[in-house]
Amino acid sequence: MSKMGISKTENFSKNQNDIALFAKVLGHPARVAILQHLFKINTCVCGDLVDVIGLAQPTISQHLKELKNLGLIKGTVEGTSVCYCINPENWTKMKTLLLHFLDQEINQTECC
Amino acid sequence: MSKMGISKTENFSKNQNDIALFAKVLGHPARVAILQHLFKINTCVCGDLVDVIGLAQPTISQHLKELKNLGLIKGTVEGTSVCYCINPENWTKMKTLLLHFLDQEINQTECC
DNA sequence: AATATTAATCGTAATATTGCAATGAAACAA
DNA sequence: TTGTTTCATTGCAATATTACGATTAATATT
Repeated sequence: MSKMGISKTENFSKNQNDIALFAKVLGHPARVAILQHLFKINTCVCGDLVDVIGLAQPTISQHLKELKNLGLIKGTVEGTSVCYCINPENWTKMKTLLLHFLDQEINQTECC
Repeated sequence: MSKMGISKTENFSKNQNDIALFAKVLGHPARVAILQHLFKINTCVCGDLVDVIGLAQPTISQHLKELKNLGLIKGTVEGTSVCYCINPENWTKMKTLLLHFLDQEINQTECC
């Protein structure tokens, strides 16, 4: 019956859930590092990342899957390897969403 | 001996870990909603939030604690209630860090 | 065909997160 | 002092996340 441990997403707006989803996927240093590496070299295969990041191949593969599920990266098969890169459209979407959230006006009148 | 389930933060740079830490705390819609509410009304007590967010008081209190631990909000006791508000300095720090990450140049040359 | 390479998937272990009921602590009100 | 209000803390249950060894699937190479 109980659903503890689950986020009560139904309590929140689509905007709030979207922000949280994108933030969540950025909430692990390995995924941050993967994205930075993809930006840096602009084309990539999983094997490179295993060397660069220093985690086991299944772990990297799992992180890549999460990034792919949110649409931040896309991968195309090239022989036995897969070429991953940033998905510009969705990256821009995320950027817009997060920038808008981060740019909220801080009211400087006395508070606490 | 094993430490599975733990992020291997030692594999990553301070920058990458910091980005991940801030993103992680934004990675829950309740915390996003709390921050948005604080921006909106600029001064707040926990009780308000319980009504606004629709989660139990201990749950809200826990989310507030995480936001406080990262320095994004600060709270001052006022009688029996606590006044929480945005911590402008750290919010700006986070904003700078995340903006820089989000603003990476997308190389539009053919990739995959 | 047989072998090698690459990455995904499966299975499992360990830790983290989310949520709330119950309780506690501190200040206020009567 | 005795209650009341407000928020923090504790304890616990359920789910999620992280990580990796073993295996699988698909393509290349020999």
